[in-house]
Amino acid sequence: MPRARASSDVFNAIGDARRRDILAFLAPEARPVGDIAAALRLAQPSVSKHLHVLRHVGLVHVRREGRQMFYRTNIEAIRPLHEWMQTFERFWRHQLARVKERAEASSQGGDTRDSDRTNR
Amino acid sequence: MPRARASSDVFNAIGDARRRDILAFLAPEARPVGDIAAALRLAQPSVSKHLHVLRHVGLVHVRREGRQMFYRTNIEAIRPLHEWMQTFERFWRHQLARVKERAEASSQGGDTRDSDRTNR
DNA sequence: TTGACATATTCCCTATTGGGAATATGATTC
DNA sequence: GAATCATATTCCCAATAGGGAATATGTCAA
Repeated sequence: MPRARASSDVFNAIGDARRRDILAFLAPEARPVGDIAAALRLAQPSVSKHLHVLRHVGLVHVRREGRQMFYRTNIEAIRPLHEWMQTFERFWRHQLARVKERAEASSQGGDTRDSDRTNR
Repeated sequence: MPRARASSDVFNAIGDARRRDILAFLAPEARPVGDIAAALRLAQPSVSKHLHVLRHVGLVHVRREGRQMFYRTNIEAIRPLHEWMQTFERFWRHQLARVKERAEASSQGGDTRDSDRTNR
């Protein structure tokens, strides 16, 4: 079986960096397609295709105004992602606590060496 | 240009549902590959391939113990995702507030009709 | 060393991607 | 109606993904 479609769910839809850019751009207020293309320096067909994917998973809403289509990010749709991340909250805190401990311990010695991935 | 590789970053790596299952399974404690395959009912080669992707983006750590390889979720690595989501926090709250308002308003009327989202 | 066990890698396969260019649909104005 | 602006869709293309099956690598036990 090939990879899941980008438009299959939110997890796959946000895999593309351009789509994340678009979501950020459309978060504050609705914008027409042309504005997105201009702001992000993308070709119009490309933007339309990305919007198609985003709309399919509910990450954007559309509203027509004359010949323009105003898109707007629908934050509510990232809830599955938010909830998925929350399942890790406990472990997240544990690890953060350990990182903090080591940081404080090493600040005593003055050695600022970081990023050894070895744990345990 | 084709789609970005699954192993290119965290955003793409978590696109696969099986990999998310694996991450959840490995969050509490390290486990050998065989355990993962058995618990999630996946073929061993499949698990190894998924682990390869996860390790490449830093989402898991490995430790050898005899002939077994113990994998463990590295929550720290989802930080980029966490930070990306935080950029939407403001708007998230705005929308939540609106949703709440409407919920309270409609609870007066008593109609409990909810919208069906298209998530999985 | 040989054999059994645990994991990793390779090969074959089909579906999907996202970009560019061209074209189609839709809406507005003259 | 015709011309024009805004957006959507289609076609062509190279590059994966991920499953299954087979095989390779690595480690321990006798």
